[in-house]
Amino acid sequence: MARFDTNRSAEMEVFVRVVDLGGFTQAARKLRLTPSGVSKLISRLEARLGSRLINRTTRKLTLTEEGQAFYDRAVRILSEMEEAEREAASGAAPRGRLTVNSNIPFGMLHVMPLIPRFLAQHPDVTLDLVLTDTLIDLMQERADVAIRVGPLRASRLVARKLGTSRMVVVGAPNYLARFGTPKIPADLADHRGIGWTFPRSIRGWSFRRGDHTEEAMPPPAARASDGEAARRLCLGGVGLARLALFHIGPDIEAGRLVPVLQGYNPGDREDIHAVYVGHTAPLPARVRAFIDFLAEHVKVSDPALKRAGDGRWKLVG
Amino acid sequence: MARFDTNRSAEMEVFVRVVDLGGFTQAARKLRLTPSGVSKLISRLEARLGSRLINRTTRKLTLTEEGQAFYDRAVRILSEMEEAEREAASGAAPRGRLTVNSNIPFGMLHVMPLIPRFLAQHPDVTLDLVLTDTLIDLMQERADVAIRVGPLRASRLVARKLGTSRMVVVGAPNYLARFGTPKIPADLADHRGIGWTFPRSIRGWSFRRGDHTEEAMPPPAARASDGEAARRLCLGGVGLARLALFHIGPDIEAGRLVPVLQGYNPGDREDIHAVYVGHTAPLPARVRAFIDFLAEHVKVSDPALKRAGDGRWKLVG
DNA sequence: AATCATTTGTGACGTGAATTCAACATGGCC
DNA sequence: GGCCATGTTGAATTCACGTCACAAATGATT
Repeated sequence: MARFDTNRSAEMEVFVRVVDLGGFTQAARKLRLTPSGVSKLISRLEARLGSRLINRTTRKLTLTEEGQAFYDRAVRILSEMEEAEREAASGAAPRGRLTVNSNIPFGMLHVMPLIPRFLAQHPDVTLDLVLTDTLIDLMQERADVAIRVGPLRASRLVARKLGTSRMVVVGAPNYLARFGTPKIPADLADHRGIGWTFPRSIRGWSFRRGDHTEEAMPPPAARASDGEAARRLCLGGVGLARLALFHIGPDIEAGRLVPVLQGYNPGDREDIHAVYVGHTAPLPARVRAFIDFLAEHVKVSDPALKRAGDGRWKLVG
Repeated sequence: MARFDTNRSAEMEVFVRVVDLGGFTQAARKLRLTPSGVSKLISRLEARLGSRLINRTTRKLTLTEEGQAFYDRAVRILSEMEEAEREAASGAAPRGRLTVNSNIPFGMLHVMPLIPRFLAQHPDVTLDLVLTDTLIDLMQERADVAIRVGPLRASRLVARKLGTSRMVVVGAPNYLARFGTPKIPADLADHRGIGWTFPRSIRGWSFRRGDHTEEAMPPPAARASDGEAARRLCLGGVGLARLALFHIGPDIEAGRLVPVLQGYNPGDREDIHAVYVGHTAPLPARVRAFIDFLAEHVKVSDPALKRAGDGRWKLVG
């Protein structure tokens, strides 16, 4: 049952066309309706308003005073509706404010460098890049896109994979000098770790050798709210941390951080996704453009770690 | 086939309600719809615009940038529509400009005296009283009401009878002294008459004695564009004229004009009508009020003519 | 962690309001 | 007076829209 049986916008549109063209038939032609349809529609409108808008014979139309006033207003209203819808419609060119939330390491190393090019390609977009590692609520934060590393909670959010990051457990040389180097995952129980202040999707660190998989974690000596803070703590020798290779690759190559238990995590990887709200409605153009841009330009190199002859670690590939 | 299948006003209304109340379900309750209906409507709107307006989970709604802009505009547009329709709707109180067209004698003698009272009763009405005797086109003249004497052409115009006027053929004393007094209608051929510059509905003057009816007219010596001009010509002795009794009653009683052929037109009357355009649409309140007012207050006395003992004519009743 | 209550989304269906079609009035123009 | 274009009316039809029932998802609760 049609509750909103009166489509006032259509009434206004037809009425305005009738007045503009000066006749029901001409208006009907223009609107691809029949004259009879126009006649009934105008009559309905007048009956609903309870007042006559058009005095009409078969030859002439004349607006009543109410008709004239209503016409003036209707023209204005229709043009405003037109503008409102055009404005709201996804124009060809992306525009507006785009809010992106990224975890800190990836945002700093891979997103920020791309921003100038993106903004140059889309001059009408302004971008807010918010860097946090905590789990965020896209709604709450009014973010259009979030970039996250690791397994995703099942939800109606849609994820687009941007790349893969190898995870590696590292410690600073001075830490390892004090606490020793763990040889098997179980050794972690006697070590100190760096945890997170926020709940992460996976609880422990995953290790694998051959077919055997196990989880283990050192008791946290400190907790960080983001990966960059964890890296700094780790560099300072506070404890072991499991961090993304793209993040601490330079530190490893420079010897500031040393991978441990490498024999146990050859395939320890986490996917990097751009996450956005689902398909219920069309995606704003700026969001789609940004995601496409990311997917095309983000190249997370996924090198292997090799120990060089001199005992130093190198990133290969 | 519904050509105007999208009722954009309803879309806007529902959308605004959803935003105001912060949920599909609450909006549905308020709008007496089902949540499912609201959901579909919003989805339709977004699909039509090609862009998302509301990011939604089961718990939270958040407007996208487009949604916020569209909301602001929609609120404004809806209020303007409301105002336009309210303005156009026939409010309880009549208001606006009322254009009345009347023939000159009746307008001067019966309409104009009533105008102050009418305007006092309806302060928001302004009245244009146009006095012409020519046949007018209500559309062309943008008149709401016309007052006419005599038979009506069949048309879709609606007529409301205001009264009856006895018609009487008169001449000035000095004219009758020169040309004599006609005794039978056929005598008019030797007289001079006052005609009209515009075509009147009836051709000749109608006379009746007993069962016998005939038409006759003196050849016009002059033609007048309105009844008042004809009266003046007649008073000046130009010729005989057939005029409304309400118009020239005082002249007769004062002896300035003398009825002739009274034995032949005991029942020669013409109806007075207020004419307005038909029932296709509701009548504007001011028009209805005016017509009602006229019908109630116009009292066209329809006296009989009696010849007093001294030979003078008196109006009785 | 698991359940529950609430809310949004989806497919199929029926309804009814609006449009169309045909036939009729009306008016203007020759 | 007759013709053409236009506006109106009545009846049949149709297509969009909302409802219904069910599914999915979310956030709070224990």
